[in-house]
Amino acid sequence: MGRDKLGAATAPGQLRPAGVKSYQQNAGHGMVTMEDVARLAGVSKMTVSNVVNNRDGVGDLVRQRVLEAIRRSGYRVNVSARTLRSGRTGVIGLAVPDIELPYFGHLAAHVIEAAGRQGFHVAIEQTGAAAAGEADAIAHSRTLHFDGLILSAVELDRLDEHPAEAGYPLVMLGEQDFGGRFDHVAMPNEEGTKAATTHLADRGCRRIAIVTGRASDDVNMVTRRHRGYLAALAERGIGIDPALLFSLDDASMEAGREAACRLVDSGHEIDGVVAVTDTVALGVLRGLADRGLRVPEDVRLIGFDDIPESGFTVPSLSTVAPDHRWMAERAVELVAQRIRAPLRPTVQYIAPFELMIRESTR
Amino acid sequence: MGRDKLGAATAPGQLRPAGVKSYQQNAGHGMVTMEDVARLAGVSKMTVSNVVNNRDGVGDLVRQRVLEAIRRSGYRVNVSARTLRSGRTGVIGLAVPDIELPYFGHLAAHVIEAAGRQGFHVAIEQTGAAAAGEADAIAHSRTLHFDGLILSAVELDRLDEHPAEAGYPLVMLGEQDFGGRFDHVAMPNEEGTKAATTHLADRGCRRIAIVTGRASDDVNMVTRRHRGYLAALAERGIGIDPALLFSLDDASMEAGREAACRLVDSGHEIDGVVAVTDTVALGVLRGLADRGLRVPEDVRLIGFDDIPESGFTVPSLSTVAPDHRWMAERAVELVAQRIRAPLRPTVQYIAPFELMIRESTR
DNA sequence: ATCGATCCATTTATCGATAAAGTGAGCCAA
DNA sequence: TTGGCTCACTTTATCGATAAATGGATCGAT
Repeated sequence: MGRDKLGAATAPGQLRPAGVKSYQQNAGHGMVTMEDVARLAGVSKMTVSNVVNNRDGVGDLVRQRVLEAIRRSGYRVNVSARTLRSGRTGVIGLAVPDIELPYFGHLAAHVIEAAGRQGFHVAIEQTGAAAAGEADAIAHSRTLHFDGLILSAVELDRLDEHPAEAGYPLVMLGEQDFGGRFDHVAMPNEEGTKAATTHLADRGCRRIAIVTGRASDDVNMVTRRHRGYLAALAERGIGIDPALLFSLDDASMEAGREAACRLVDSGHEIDGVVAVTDTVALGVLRGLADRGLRVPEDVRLIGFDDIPESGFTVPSLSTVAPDHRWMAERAVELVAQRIRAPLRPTVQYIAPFELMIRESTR
Repeated sequence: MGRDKLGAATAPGQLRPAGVKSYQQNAGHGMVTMEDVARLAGVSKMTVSNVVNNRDGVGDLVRQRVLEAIRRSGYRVNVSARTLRSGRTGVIGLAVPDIELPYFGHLAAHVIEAAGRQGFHVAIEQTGAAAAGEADAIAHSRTLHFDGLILSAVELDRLDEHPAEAGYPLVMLGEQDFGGRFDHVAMPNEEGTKAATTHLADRGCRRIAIVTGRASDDVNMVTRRHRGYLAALAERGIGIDPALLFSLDDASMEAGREAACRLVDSGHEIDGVVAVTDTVALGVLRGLADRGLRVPEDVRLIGFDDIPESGFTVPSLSTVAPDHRWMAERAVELVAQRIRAPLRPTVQYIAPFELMIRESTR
């Protein structure tokens, strides 16, 4: 320590007698650069870089001097420059169909938090629940140089047709299943729906309707939830009435409301409804009220997701509660791992869940 | 056209007989660069840049050739490099207290859409409704080189103490008022709350409670909404009972529920409640149900924001509906303008609103 | 024929950071 | 004493794009 290799002209806090030119070079946007910090601390900018990135090979004394210079100058790294040189952005993309839907807002909050703990920022893309939007999100994420992408895919079923994804850290979150080709944190779609349906049956329901989204192929959320429903009915020896299977164009409150109205208007007797998501269940709840049916006295209702609103409706909504925090943490963990080790074999998780029994199935 | 200035060696689609070196230089991360496109099209990379950025000074024939080369090579601009050189990122930051709250999710969706139309991406920061978080968001946005920031500030009342903001394109959205020092798209806090309270009075309510957030200073949302409430009561000749003024620690559903319970338990007679936000109103609705009071028969209830859920509760919620789309569009427009012209005088907007009369005040 | 204006495209010099290679002083074993 | 090793920094050569300056035709006007 205490080398005196550095002459007086480069002592800490002094400006090196550099030519005018080196001042004018970075007159840029009035930003403080590493060069400035280096000059202030009397070291090279590479040393500043080493301190900023917490690499070793920097002596304690010099490190302190640099930190002090950073503090005094108000220096902030220029992320673009870092990215350009290192190829890393520190940003993870999160692509969701619609941030406005409570479930995705909820999920996003957890992802942002988990990513923050790992030192990543999160940029949100809205895909509009269309396959095209989801493919776009992948393309965008490369354009913007996200280090990786968490894709909450709903529609995108032929990802192999989009060459953009090759070798890119991509984690599927939620619904879709791609046969093990990607890291995937899945919802307990089948298991959860089965548990929900079984719960209704155990409460005495015998005419249980299910309100799902459009069934587009055999691997997606809708079909899996369907399967859980059918399995539960079979197990309880309840017959299947096709008139009680309802599908929606989108998973919105409005669609749920309309479905409930049509269900009641159709004249079929029902005493229980399994809704594909809580958002839809909120609509169903409203639709049943529109038709003068009481929940749970006339019809029992159960949802899926456990969005915050579900605990506050009147009556409060029973639901399948996947551990969203757990899902977000696993997803972030998986992208982070894959960014570091692109060739690790893919991992499939299914989120744990519990049934939240509230007033709508009392 | 049809210049033959370009020799055979640089004809379109041909590779220039460049040394091996120039291939190895950008072996980087397997990305296609402008250099590659330029070589393919037989032009300089500056020309490619001009085409990509739609600048003029490029002939039609060459432009076509470059576009074709871009298409064939699958080129995408490297945003980091562009940013480093030009100082622009094309990203606007949106800082909100909590993306999970429906109101902010709703708003974010509109901002993302409006920004997209102006060619900007949006990155979301969560501030946790704390002044520190909001100041952090400003600092972050500079670190990440957002071109500008839309800040939905709740707590940050002394922005002048944070030097970070000087000369930075910053637009306040929603609650706070900074005396004209920033561009500001404000909620119609006072006007809206006054209209809501008047509406309750006109429905016959005489014991109208208000449930607000914590009143921290005299310019923020809470106090403005308070003022609107008081003004309405005065105008209708209704006395003010301090026992009917309730304040919450945060604007959550849970807080609303507790407030409603305490309000009822306190034994004071009430026949109307003005809630500071719809989210709080959802909680109040639930709290009143907990205590066996019917809405609107026993107590009428009105909220503020018109979040999507409000139309689907039982009973559905009357509310003040500011035009969120309008707000998002103005906010994006203002940042965009300020990015282009940093010194333009500040602009203050107050959003238009309407009363949505639903079942909770029938 | 000469000059300037106009196009179109190319060259040059960076933007701010980092990977990788280089330097030199001190230290230890042979 | 000398070669080999560490340490603790410094130098060098980029990453991919763009602003600004430069080059060289072509054309109309004087």
